[in-house]
Amino acid sequence: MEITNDNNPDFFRTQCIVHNLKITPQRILIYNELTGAKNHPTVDNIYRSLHEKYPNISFDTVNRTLLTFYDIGLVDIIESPGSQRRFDPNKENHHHLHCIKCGKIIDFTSSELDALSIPLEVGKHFKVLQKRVVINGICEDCQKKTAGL
Amino acid sequence: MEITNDNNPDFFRTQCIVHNLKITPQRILIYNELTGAKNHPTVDNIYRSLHEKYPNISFDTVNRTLLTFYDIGLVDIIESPGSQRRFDPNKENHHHLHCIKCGKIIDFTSSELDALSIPLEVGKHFKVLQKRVVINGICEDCQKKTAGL
DNA sequence: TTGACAAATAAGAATTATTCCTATATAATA
DNA sequence: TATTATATAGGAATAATTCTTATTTGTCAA
Repeated sequence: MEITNDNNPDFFRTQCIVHNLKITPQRILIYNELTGAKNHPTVDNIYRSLHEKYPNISFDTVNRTLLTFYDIGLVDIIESPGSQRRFDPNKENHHHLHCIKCGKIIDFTSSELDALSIPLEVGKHFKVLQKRVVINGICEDCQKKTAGL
Repeated sequence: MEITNDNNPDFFRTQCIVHNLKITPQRILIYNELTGAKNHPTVDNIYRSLHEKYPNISFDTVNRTLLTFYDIGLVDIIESPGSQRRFDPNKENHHHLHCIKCGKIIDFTSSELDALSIPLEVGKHFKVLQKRVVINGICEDCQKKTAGL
């Protein structure tokens, strides 16, 4: 049976235990904040939201914790033309559109793309945890803006 | 006829002209350095290589120029868990394996993946310039390292 | 070919982002 | 509940990126 995030409220706890991570209040807060977030938040985004409610939490803890989550495959770090890291809870399959003009990153889903098969040769040498299609291009808004030129 | 980089030594010049960019010696150097580079260089990588041969070139020029190239779709900025931006000349189709343990990014090719079709709905709203499959996981070396635990 | 001008550059300063340091606190375990 | 390895807060340090300004240079039109 495959373990998934869905329908498993203890998914986070299980992952911590499996990876020998202590279940701290900070980690729970950060995990919840991230999974509740839209739009691929930066460390600072997560830190600010949490800091409003819990003024004692430190930036370093948020940063370190997010990197730890990445290390154990709990969240994703996404392609980011901006200068800040952006995180993505990888709970559901989705793909990314990247506007090279405004930097926007748009999620989209496609069962067809979800089903794409990884070349056998890759699977032999690399343990695949997650796969995604990343598309670079120009979003609708930016196309309209340049249309006048 | 589709314009491609291959078999067209004036590709770079053409792109500059199309986008109203002046063809400066610095831009030529940076473009050549990037397209000749392996392994997804950072700004600093490119700057250092060039600075050895041309001590007058400035870091800012390298950085600004690479971002300009990205703006016009001439190069790619890739998914990078590290804290530095990493660039990739997008001249040929290829896909990425990302080791979440050591941060390595490995290129691989697959004509099957090159041929994947973008959902119609996406194409309607987004001008697709480039597409790529990004796979997160654990590389062979890192698998061996953890095997002993 | 030259002159005018918009655009690009170098250099370094400023800002922003990330990571490190260390004393204290806390979760997990026996 | 005592122990211990791990995690945290806070701030300092470092690293990465962007901005500012004076100067230079490519391009275009005469």
